[in-house]
Amino acid sequence: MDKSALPTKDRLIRAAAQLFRSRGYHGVGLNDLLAEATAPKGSLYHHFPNGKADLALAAATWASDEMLRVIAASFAGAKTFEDGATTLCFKLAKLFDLTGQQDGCPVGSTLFEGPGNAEFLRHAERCYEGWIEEVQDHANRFGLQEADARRRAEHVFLLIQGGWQLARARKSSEVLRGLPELFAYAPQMASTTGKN
Amino acid sequence: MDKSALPTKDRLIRAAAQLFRSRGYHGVGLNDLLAEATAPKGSLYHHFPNGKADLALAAATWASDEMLRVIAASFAGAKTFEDGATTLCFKLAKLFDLTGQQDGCPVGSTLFEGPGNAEFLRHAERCYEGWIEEVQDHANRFGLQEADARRRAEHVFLLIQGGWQLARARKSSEVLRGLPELFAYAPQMASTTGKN
DNA sequence: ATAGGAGTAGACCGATTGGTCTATTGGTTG
DNA sequence: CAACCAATAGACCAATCGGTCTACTCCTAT
Repeated sequence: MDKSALPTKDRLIRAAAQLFRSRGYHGVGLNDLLAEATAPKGSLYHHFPNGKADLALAAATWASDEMLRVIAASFAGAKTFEDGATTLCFKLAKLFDLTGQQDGCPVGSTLFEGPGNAEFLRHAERCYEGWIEEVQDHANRFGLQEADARRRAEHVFLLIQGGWQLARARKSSEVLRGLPELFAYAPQMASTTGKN
Repeated sequence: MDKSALPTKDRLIRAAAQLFRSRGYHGVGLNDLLAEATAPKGSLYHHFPNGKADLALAAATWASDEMLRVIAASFAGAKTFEDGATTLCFKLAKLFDLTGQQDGCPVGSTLFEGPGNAEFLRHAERCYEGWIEEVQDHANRFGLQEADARRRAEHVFLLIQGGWQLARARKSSEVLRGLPELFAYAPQMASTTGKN
């Protein structure tokens, strides 16, 4: 947590990830950013020649990787796919509470900017696709068919994404904790898995 | 569609709604906004004494009301709750395509700003709650129990919200059109309603 | 006819924006 | 030691930001 112990580049990335998440790309000025990272302007443009945009991409990548780790950790000790997905929801709910209950999706808040920013959009897609694939891999691991696994993974992604948004508006992680009730059943599973 | 025929105040609101949706609150400058609305600065501050913030709230309200109308229209000729919800998804998919495939949620993009903006957050919650209640009313109309209706409505909201976000990243409305497969089944329905 | 107010028009303001540029530091090489 | 270079530091810049202010138009009510 002691950010001052980290190298400047990492401090910049972390500060950017945090600030963009809560105020959006355009809502954060370089001044706020540099103050938060306790770095001078020269360092920013040394490590990120293209300035703010470069930093945003790096921040999104970093945040996305963190999410991948959270997903992995959630499924690590899971007995079933639903078990892992449930743990993921609870982990995210806790994260939501810890970060002040009003931050947005780290990728979305950072990368969804106006038209003409094709690279930002492409990067956002890559990140999201990465999350879905990570979940899908675990679904596979639990024996789900390829197509099934894909659908289930996307389902979980959609609910979490929507749930996070609603949680933000309500300033409450309640919705996130209630998600497991919703993805416990999926169309093709209703007949496949007889129980529960 | 001929915006120049509308009174200035409405032109401002519509321009704001459109621009905020695609670039976010901080991503839009007053200059862009006034140019889009073909209105001078004096008019803005005449109709909205508190400037950009007031305008944003009005724009979100207007966009939210439009969404309520889309929901109502979707359920108007529906035979079942699923039927109406499905129509809603397809209507939104079409809307997503028509608006360039990269706009965000009109309420979220406009109102989710940094901390200290309690009013914006409260307003976002009101809008979202309004959408959910509108869907819930239709669920009730189709005979679902109060608690059931609420849960189903929230479920639809979450999937659409998440689906829209993913659609944006993918620049494709495909996800939105696939949502009906996901909310066709809900936990308590699996046993309550034998048939799907 | 005229007084008054709603609405339009845009010049203007200080603050802040993202970005550039030069100077300097400090560690690692020869 | 000297040379070099990654990294730090912050002064400085034009452009733009959101917002204020005055002037003017035009319609309405008396």
